[in-house]
Amino acid sequence: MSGRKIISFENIKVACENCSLVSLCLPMGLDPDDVEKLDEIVKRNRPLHRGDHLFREGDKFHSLFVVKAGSVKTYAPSEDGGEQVLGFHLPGELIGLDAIENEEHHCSAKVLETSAVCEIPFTNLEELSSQVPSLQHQMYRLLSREIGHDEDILTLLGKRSAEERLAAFLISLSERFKRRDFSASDFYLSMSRHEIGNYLGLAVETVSRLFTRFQDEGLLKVERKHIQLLDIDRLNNIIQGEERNGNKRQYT
Amino acid sequence: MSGRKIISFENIKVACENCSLVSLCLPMGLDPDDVEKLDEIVKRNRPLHRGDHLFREGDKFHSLFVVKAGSVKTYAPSEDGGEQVLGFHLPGELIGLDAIENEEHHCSAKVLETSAVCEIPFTNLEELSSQVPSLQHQMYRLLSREIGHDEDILTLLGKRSAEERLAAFLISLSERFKRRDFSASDFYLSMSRHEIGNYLGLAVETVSRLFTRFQDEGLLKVERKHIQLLDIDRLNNIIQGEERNGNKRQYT
DNA sequence: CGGGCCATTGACATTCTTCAAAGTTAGTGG
DNA sequence: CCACTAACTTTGAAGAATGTCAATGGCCCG
Repeated sequence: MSGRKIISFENIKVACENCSLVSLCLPMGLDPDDVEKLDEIVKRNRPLHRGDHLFREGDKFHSLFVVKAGSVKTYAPSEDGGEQVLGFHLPGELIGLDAIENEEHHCSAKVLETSAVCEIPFTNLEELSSQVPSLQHQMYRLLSREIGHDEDILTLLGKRSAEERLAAFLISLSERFKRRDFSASDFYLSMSRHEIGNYLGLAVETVSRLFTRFQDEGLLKVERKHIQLLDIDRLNNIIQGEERNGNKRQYT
Repeated sequence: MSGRKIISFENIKVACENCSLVSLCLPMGLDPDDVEKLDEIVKRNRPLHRGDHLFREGDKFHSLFVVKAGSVKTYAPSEDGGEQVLGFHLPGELIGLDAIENEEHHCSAKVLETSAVCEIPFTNLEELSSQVPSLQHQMYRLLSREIGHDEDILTLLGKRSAEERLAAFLISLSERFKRRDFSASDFYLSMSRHEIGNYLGLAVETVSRLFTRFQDEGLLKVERKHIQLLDIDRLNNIIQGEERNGNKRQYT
């Protein structure tokens, strides 16, 4: 009980073993004893607020971060002040994996709404993982998952239709919320239309128009950041390129 | 000397320690002793030919592969017979990292030209890596690099201009050839225009037109698969969005 | 030598971006 | 608590970039 964290109002620190994200996060598949060891190296910082940075591109890499509550976006800033949004991260998702290679952050991470984050010093994690094979395995899995996830996005951006992209984006959010026991069909977007467009490679105006079009077609109800998916099946059809324009997907 | 591989004409097996790719591949940063241990688990298969598959999406995952010579493309097949090209892999590059998570291949890998490939059974690699911290570290770095690389491509596809995409593609190839001591300005494309277009999210015709346009503008010389880059600086300018249309990159 | 795939080119269609403007919302400071 | 500004969102109209269709020629491989 030595390394146990204190619980306070300002800063509710839930040990990994009690965290609702345990099945999504690093401890997955670990023995209780090993979870405890992991727990001891995890730092739980106080809440972050909209606009705060976890890190910026070029910062020295020290820790991985796990979203505990709220949401975070990662993005690659470009010289001219622009940026490319790389991802939106929900509770249970790891951030900073791309920084391991050069011990330097490859992108920036900014908090989209009031959020809680766990910090895992990588040196400690690496050391622990060489002592705990199941943790090493879980690390490999998580890194691999991230690669697979990025490839999924590549496939998404390869599809050209703007409708397909937005539909896929919404379904992705929906499924991720669902796994976290949030509603799969009723949620709030923590990112702006601008950020959605940037992420999907579309102009803001296109995103906005699509939302109203989807609404007109009864696919969803949108009121600013509040989204209600009304016909998830049909959204899935759109992703497949089945709906509309008589499925034209070749690219053999 | 027990596990040493035999050298034959049909199948030139170079031990890791003698491989020219040592600085790009897994052994990077390892002690000679550890390289030897790694060497013992690496399988070196006989040459593969154009069209051969290393694995297909859905195959059970056993091994990672490293391109030793030649080139390989990875792609995600879609139900309707189409596909999304995920990457082109040159000597020294690892393939299959996205399969670790579910022990099942997440994409397919097809050989583009006569190639040589090393196969690394993952179970052995994982076991060895938990005994050799520097190998574990190198594994983390490689996985992390792959994530960073995928993010770079996302950024690339976020740029909308077709010119920027093709220029970035050519520069990427050029730099990768360079690191392998091939010419950075004179090389052959092992992939078809179709595959390039698919990878970049462009129609074949657009790719073809861009090649001729680039040639007309003196940026390069193209003759079927043979490419000679004549003005790498200007290609880099195009990537930055500096050249042409008075740099219009906002997406703040 | 033949067939099929690959590449190129032209003409046309369409989607999406760009530009412009107005309405909304949220946050700030008085 | 209210006024005010800045940022965000929406909508319309026009234009541009890229995709689609179609046809031809060339190359590679069997």
